[in-house]
Amino acid sequence: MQMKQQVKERFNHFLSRKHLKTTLQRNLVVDAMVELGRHTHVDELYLLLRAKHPYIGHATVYRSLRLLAESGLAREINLGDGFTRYELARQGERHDYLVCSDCGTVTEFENGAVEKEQLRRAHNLGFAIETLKIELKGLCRHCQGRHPNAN
Amino acid sequence: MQMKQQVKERFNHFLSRKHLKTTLQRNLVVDAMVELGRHTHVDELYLLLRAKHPYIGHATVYRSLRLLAESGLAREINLGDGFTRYELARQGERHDYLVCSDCGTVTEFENGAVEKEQLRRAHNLGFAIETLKIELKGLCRHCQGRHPNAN
DNA sequence: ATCGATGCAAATGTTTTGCATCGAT
DNA sequence: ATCGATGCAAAACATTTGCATCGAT
Repeated sequence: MQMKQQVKERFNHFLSRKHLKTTLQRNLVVDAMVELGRHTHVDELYLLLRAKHPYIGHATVYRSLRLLAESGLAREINLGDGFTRYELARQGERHDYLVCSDCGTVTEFENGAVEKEQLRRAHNLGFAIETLKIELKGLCRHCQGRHPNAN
Repeated sequence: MQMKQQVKERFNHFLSRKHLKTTLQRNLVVDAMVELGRHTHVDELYLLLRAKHPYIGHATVYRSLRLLAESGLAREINLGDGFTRYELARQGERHDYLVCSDCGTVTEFENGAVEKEQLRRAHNLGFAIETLKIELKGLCRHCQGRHPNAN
């Protein structure tokens, strides 16, 4: 996959521009993010890396992801559930989440038309929009089955 | 001010509907929120209350604010800076927010058509939606002026 | 050789919880 | 009288930081 190389290259370019060092660990973090191809908790990524590289540290993953976000290649996602997620900033600007209030699973979905309309309205109110997040909370298909009559 | 009474009344109604108790502390929290009239950190509110009522506890403020949010009279704001803010939900049933990433001000706006469309799509994915939140982050008109060339 | 990066553990800061007591119903 | 609510301190939690060592430049 050449996308991995491309992202890694851009990250390394960012690093040297800032007089920071290209390290094995930083590359491992970028690789893992590209391979995952979806948003993830910091800790999830840490465990994933840990499995293959026992000596990588928790702090390093945190530090690398923050750098990756600073470089603009990833972004921080905050769903208000206590921990930070990161996601590669791909082509598009999708931020639509379905969060299951029972099992916590996050499903992404897309609705470009809706987003455009929201952006237009925000603009009319004088806002310079940076990010757009649409968050729906409810029970996913699986958890609906398990709790037929919750509440 | 009669708005304070109105909010307090609605909150108490919510409490009794849930078979929860109306207490001095819960009323103090609501009062403080109405008086402040703006979003605030939990801890800021705690210190404010503490000044007049030395025996109110940290945990109680957290617990009361969460209840207030559950009742729909307030909402949680998460700017990703490590602590939670709360704000009274003025018009009640709005779910679209413009959050200024600089000053934290929250502006509500409405877009019923968009919401309906989102709910429909979520339903198609098998989700039983409980809450819907559309959050746009960016610079409000005021903060745009103050930082002409940020970054 | 320099000086930033790492891993670990300890520290931090916010939010939650256990528990004995208090107080609204 | 019951049983939820409170205050406190301790716990839990994700995240950050200090420091000795490692490694990219």
